[in-house]
Amino acid sequence: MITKKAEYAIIILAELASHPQGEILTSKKIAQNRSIPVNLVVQLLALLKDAGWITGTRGPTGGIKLNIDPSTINLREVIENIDGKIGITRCLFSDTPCQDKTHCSLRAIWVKAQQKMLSVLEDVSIKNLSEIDPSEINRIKD
Amino acid sequence: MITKKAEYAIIILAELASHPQGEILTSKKIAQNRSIPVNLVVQLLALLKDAGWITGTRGPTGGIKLNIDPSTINLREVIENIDGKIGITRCLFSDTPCQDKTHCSLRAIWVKAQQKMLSVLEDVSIKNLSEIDPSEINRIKD
DNA sequence: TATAATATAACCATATTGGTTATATTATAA
DNA sequence: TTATAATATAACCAATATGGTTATATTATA
Repeated sequence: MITKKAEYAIIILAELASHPQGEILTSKKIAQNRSIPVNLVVQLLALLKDAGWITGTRGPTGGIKLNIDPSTINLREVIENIDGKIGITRCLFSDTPCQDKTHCSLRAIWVKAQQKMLSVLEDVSIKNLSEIDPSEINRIKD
Repeated sequence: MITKKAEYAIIILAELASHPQGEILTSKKIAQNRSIPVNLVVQLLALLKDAGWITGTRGPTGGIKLNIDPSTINLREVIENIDGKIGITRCLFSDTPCQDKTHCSLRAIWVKAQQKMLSVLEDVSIKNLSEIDPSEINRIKD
């Protein structure tokens, strides 16, 4: 399952992207605006920083700033950055080849189902998300 | 995540479907043929029975027999029978409405991504699976 | 009547998840 | 120069889910 932490990370990036480019936000403010536990925000920001997506400056007047164009980050990337490799089934994490025919066919179906899912997530960027309006949701590629 | 138990259940049904119609198999035999712990097979058979998909007869010469046409059971049904409701995100399990705009848009994306995934699983029946050859996997609807 | 089978329920170790706590480091403003 | 407000890092923890085991009852045939 895609974890809540991954979801939070997406929301955090969307929050940053929803402000004028280069604007600095404190973790506390992000947490307040999006109702996420501050400690979790801090924890997640560390990972987003490692990915090179944000920059933090310390001290008073410090804060977090988006480091790259939010239209170049898609949801799949963010999820994988937080949760690691995505797999809808345990089978998709193992490298050992399948034993029997049916089982092996099943794996191919898992792969296909997962690809369909990931394709949707890849088609949505953080910028998309920060702009999208719930009433417009049908515009998402079908 | 789709659990290993759900995967096992699918494999068990495919094993039953791969034998001549109405043929009886023992749980032990199923477990042996598919390398699944016997106790797990027994546990899962109970759920498949509740779903009405199989019938068990007790005593020596007893065993398990497919109760319905395997072309009418799809993978999504089996998974939901074992794991319960499917959700790629915690968000999709909650009924409470979203608080903020971005978060709510996100939910719509989860829904869409999951629908794509489920659509693949719905398009594969137990019969399909028991017949399919790994080398033919590309025939799966694209 | 022994036995081979299904049926049912309780249990358990391990891993994951969502979140907390604690502490260190930095840089500004007074 | 020093208090303070911010990021940075790491360890920890309770609750739940997962994959599997154990134990016991029930049934029907040989």
